Amino acid sequence: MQRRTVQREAIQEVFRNAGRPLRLEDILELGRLLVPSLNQATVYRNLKLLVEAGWLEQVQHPTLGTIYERSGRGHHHHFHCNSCDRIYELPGCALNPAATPEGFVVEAHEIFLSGTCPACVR
Amino acid sequence: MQRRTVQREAIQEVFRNAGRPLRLEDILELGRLLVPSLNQATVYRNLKLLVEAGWLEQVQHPTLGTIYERSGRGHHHHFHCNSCDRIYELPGCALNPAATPEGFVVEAHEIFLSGTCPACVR
DNA sequence: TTGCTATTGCAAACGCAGTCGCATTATGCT
DNA sequence: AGCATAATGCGACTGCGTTTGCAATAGCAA
Repeated sequence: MQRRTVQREAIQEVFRNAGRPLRLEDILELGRLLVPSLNQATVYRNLKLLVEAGWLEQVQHPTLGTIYERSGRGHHHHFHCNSCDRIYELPGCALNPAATPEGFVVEAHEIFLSGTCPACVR
Repeated sequence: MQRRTVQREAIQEVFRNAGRPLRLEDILELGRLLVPSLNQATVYRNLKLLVEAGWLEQVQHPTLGTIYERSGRGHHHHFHCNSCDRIYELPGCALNPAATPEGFVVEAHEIFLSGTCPACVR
């Protein structure tokens, strides 16, 4: 039987508060504000559980590695701010289907943007 | 002084013949058809040289890891065929700038497509 | 409250991409 | 042809993200 633990609750709370995709290090840092003893292995174990439960999704970022985000958020892409290093979820799709190649059957796509976020621009 | 070696020539020939981005394992496999003794460390060393010389460029693919391609090919994106596992270069850009987010300053972008390539569809 | 056991924290171990040390090979200048 | 040394092949090694074994801790049903 699966038990409720303060560690897993803290990890979920971190995602609810952040409202953006997170890397392991982000989760660990923010989670430790809630549960100071929080351990890396525990985070990995719970991320796995939450992904299996469908509560989180894993995304492979080309330069940032594995990132985690809440599932069920609809089609979107990702923006990485080079200044504050945060990852944002950009709702909607910036793919131009007309510019898609002739003869290739596109089954999936990922778009990764980077630059400066509104908070850092201002 | 830098010397010409059959190994480096073979690696360059592999790229000229392939006409598409390659992973380390591809380069090693195709290169060994030309120079059977070709070693992984040698390939890494020469890839580094060729990148520094501006003859090759490194791209980080979210799921395939590091891929190498000839430089100076203009703006383009990448397609990965799930069937034959090859990577293709798609000339042009499929990013819709109109759909780009409000308030974010986009400095760079990468688009990765996957599906079935023309050779595998037919 | 007790007892069972899922979960934790910790450290050791893992797999993998990429690098390095070194003896050997081979390029190219003289 | 001879020589200096750049480059290779090999295996050992690194670094990093992730996983695992295990003793200690803590949920939760009875």
